[in-house]
Amino acid sequence: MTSKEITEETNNQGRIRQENRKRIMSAAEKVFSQNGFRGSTTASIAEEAGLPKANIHYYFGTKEELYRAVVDEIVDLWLSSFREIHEGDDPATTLADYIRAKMELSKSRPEASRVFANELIRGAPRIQSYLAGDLKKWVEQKSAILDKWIEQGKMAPVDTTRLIFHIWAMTQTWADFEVQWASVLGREDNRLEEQDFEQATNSIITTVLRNCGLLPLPERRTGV
Amino acid sequence: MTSKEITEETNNQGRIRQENRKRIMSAAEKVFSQNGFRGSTTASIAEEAGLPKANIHYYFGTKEELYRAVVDEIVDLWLSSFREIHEGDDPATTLADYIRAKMELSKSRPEASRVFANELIRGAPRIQSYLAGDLKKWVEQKSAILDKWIEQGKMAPVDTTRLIFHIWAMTQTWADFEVQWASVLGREDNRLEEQDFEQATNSIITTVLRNCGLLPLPERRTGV
DNA sequence: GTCTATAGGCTGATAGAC
DNA sequence: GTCTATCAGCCTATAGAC
Repeated sequence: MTSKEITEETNNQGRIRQENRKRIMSAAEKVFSQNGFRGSTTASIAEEAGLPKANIHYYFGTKEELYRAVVDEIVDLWLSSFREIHEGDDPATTLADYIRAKMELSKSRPEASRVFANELIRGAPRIQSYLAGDLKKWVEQKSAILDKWIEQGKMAPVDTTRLIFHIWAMTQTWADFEVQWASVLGREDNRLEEQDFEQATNSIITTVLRNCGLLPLPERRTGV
Repeated sequence: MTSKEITEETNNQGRIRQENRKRIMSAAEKVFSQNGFRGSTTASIAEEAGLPKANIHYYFGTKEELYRAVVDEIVDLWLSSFREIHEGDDPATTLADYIRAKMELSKSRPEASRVFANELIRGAPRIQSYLAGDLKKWVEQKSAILDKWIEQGKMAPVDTTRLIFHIWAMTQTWADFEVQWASVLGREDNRLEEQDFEQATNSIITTVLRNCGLLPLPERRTGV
């Protein structure tokens, strides 16, 4: 952040600028999530934001620049949501809390998740450095801690890297593919309900904890 | 299929038509998977197919019609890949085989998976009837069989509907978000390798079978 | 059936009045 | 800072020669 931007934030002009940028980015996130980068038009973003099209270009210059601002914000959100975990933590509590945090994001920011998913499906041309940089490091650090827990006998031996990947897959699917699950479950308006997220969260936590030997083996019913 | 189409298939003209349609649809699947419907241009599809743009419209009329043909083919592929399961089958074998079949699709037809994912992210405007129809019925039938197995004590009690959803999430993520996993794993060209799919398949099978009480509880190592 | 040329409409971006 | 008017380029789709 430059000193000029800091100065702007402290006066009124800077505040208006910040608010307008935020308003446009919020509209852009919605439109981009539904149509992808190339499929979205600046006109539809302007309409969603309730502003003339020229204002979009006044604040962001190009469509590409606006898109990058939206994606960057999402990447920040993703990274900041990664709760710190430490060697001394309890495995079951830590894993369950992390799954709950990811599901909370899927519920509260589904459009952000879809923008990110869109970018990945297209081969991630704009976030390659994030994937191979910050994200790769994060996975390596966290799986190292999980491996320590396994060494210490605090949880059963599992493939910790795939464990993390599959937690992401199971939690993000409830945002990215909401319409599929809502349709199959027969929900009205093809939207998931509060209880659907709760039930999914419990199912994922149970699956992961059993996988790690942190829940007792479920007993089978007596056969008929 | 009309009788006219059947007649055409039997003569030379019909064969050429079929081959050209297939060639265009294959190119379209690739382009649509990377750019979505609105982001894809008929020009780029024509170039990918090695044909003049006008031929696309000669065979499919409109871009929308071509897209629907591609999506319909994928829906058929998805449904036909759903292996039949019966009440008398062995749970562990059946679940493992199903996961292997889904992973085989993720490996062999990643672009088809991405076209489908794109459609879901956008709210599935064109496959709503499939989701709420054939797919919903399929899930209900299969989860009913899994519930029978639970009743019979052949596997532990689990939320069978979410079990199916999460199997899809874990298997399809390896096609849809390949670039993310390949980047985090540090693979060259951001493409997954044969062994990555094998390792992922094993991880998913282990996770699901442990969840269903079909694998012994993993033993922890002796604590330090 | 194939392909070039082009119509007609939409898109990103900007100029310039206020 | 805001907004209308508009340009230049790209897009889908088609006409019409071969």
